[in-house]
Amino acid sequence: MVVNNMIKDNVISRLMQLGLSEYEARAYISLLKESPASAYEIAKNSGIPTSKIYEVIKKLQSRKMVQSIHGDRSRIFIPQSPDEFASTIRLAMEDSLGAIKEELKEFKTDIETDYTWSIRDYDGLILKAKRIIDTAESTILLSIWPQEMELLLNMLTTAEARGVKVIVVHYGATNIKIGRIFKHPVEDTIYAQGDIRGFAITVDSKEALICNISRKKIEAIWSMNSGFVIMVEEYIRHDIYLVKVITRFAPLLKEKFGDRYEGLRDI
Amino acid sequence: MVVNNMIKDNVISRLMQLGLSEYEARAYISLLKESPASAYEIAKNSGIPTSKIYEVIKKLQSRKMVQSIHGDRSRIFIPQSPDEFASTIRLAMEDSLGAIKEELKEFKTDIETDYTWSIRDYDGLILKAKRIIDTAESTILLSIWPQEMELLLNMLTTAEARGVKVIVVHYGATNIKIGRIFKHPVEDTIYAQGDIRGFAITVDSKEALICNISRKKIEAIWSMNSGFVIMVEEYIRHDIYLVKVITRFAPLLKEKFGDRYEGLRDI
DNA sequence: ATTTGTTAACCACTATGGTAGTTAATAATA
DNA sequence: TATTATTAACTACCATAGTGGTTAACAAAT
Repeated sequence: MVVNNMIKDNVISRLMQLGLSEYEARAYISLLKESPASAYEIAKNSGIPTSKIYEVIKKLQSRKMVQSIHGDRSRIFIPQSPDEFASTIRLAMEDSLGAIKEELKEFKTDIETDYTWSIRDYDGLILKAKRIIDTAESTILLSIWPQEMELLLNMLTTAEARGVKVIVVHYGATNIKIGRIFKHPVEDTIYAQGDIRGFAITVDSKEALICNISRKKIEAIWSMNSGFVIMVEEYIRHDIYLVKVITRFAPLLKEKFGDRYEGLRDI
Repeated sequence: MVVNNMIKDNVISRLMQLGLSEYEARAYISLLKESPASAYEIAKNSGIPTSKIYEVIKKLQSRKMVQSIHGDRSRIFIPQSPDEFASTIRLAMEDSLGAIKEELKEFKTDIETDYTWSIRDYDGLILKAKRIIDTAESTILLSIWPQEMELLLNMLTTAEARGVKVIVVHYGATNIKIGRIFKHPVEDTIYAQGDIRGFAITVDSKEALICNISRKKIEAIWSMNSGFVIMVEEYIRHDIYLVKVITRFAPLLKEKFGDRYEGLRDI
């Protein structure tokens, strides 16, 4: 979807995501701001050409988002309340999704366990991570840096509230409180110098997602392949172990391996 | 939305509702049925022109619904699992809806309390009823005939499971078990003869929806206007009262008012 | 030679955004 | 009173993009 030069109002683009055209979204919002209003008024304070307003309103009516009532000299319109709108959409969506899930059950082979998926854009990575967290049932193992933590914290919190065990290796200091969190003293390790950071997550020993994030490019891999999952799990546990070792024996290690513990890479 | 002569596969039209084009939906389903598959194969067993399959797949890839891997002679493709797909969509949807609700909060005046909405199609009526039931918090009062009961029973059951008190006046016999159900002995009253039936619902003393349904046309009214709501509530309670009276004093009434109790209309 | 795999070009239809122009009723003004 | 403006309501037309659908061309594999 090409975004026109103009930066579109956030609300409007959101509504467009839900299937409205831009004019429809603008007309609806205009009505929310001021109602009841005649078609002409809506056109004026929404910036929609007066010539277009009637078909736009017709569409909105057919979507049950506005309703006409009889004004003095002409028809005037009132909007469905946003709550009502949201509820209706959600209902329809849940309906569709439920039905689809049901109908696609027969095809649900074990496609996903055999392959790995690669993801090459940051948004895709975050979306995938969210989905994984969202469907977690018992345990989440996570190795993460602050940048990603910020984006996923909400999801993690709700997962934990759901009763999911959350175990986190967090790179760098933080005062976030979630599950069992191990703070990795980044500044003391070799990772501090590079401009790439890692990201890894596994849930329920069933699926795993790992990624190296740099400014230039990202390359994430997701899979349900059990070997892969076990590997990632081990990797994170290893990280936890490392944190424990470093924090516990820091002085001693410094003495033995130097200031940056390069030797630890091989543990 | 005009439905083409051809009756489209249910699954496909569902997927289309979620924003896929027909070709995209067909290609995806084909992949679920058999994967991995080359573009050519997908085209063949989905009925999509081979000349179109590549752009279609490209779109699906950009939607993260299929992924290409390197096969022996050419690229082959695997689908995202339906579960994964459903979860991702749901997540995105909830995201959008949440954001919209938030952003539209400022506009949320008391639009809806002042007006009445009229609904003239059966689907719209049922949708509205579902939405109302879905958002009920404490009490549902319902006057209903079997036809509509069938369509709304699921919603009512989940509402009740949520802790909502459900009180129903059901016209005609039934063995449905839900909340407090009062079975209206239709056959004994004046209603039995007409070909129109009523429908009324109120929830939480906040909103109400009433309708007269005949074969020719329907005209439903919904409102949050408190006067209207109270009126509908009273109407339903009156109905309950009527049921109690009829069932308790049937013989006596029959004697006094004749076989069809015409006199009761005025109670 | 036929199947498989890939790309390009074209047509038709529809939805959408965008511009003009028409008609009628008021309101302002000469 | 007649004549401009302005407001309001609505129709018509055009360009573009997405989609479904067809034909052609061409390379590689069996």
